[in-house]
Amino acid sequence: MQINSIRDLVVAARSRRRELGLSQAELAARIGVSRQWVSAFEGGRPRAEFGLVIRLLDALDLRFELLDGESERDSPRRGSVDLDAMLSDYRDA
Amino acid sequence: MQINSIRDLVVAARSRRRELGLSQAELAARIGVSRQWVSAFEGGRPRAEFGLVIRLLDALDLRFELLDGESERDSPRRGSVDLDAMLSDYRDA
DNA sequence: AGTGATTGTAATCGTACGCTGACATGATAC
DNA sequence: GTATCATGTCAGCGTACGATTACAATCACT
Repeated sequence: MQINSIRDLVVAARSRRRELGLSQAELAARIGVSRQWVSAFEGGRPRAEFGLVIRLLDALDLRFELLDGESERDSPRRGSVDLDAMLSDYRDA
Repeated sequence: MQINSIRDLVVAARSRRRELGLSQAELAARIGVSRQWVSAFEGGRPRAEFGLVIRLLDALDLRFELLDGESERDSPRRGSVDLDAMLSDYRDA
């Protein structure tokens, strides 16, 4: 899954936590942050620390891969609806 | 390239910036932060904001991919970042 | 020499982070 | 009914972020 905003990550992390059957408190303990941090993060805190996010991923057994971005940035067919862009705009609004 | 710490990202980002021929000031303008932010980030600021890091990647035409952590370790894939080139560039800097 | 660009740092300041502690809600039990 | 448990949210606090301004060091090029 491509991560273009913190909201993308929030959605993925929350569903992953549920998948693993972890409560916010349990996850917080794994990460080494307060339960409130997890709650705020999943609520979409826009300025969370990068280092803590890395530890969150580790606790959820996820990882970041850094890739070149130019590839399929956009090849929208003429006249078609760009669903990704619409969703992105919706998220950022 | 796998990102397990902010250090990993710092190395990749700095190398990428040079690759694109951007100064810290030019990159900062693209991201919408101060030049000092870029300087501090590349110096390894441990608590940078996640949102700004995302914008940094966008400005450098890089992107995060969120992967399952249990998968295989670093197998070179198409479009991925060349770590060797990156590290040699880092040594030369 | 001198000029300009690039980068690192320092001081100051306003703001938001993340912490602790507490309280309220809604489930899911017993 | 009343215990949990999970989650959201508030207030207070200390701390670090990021912006701004400024200065210094290191290049490159004339």
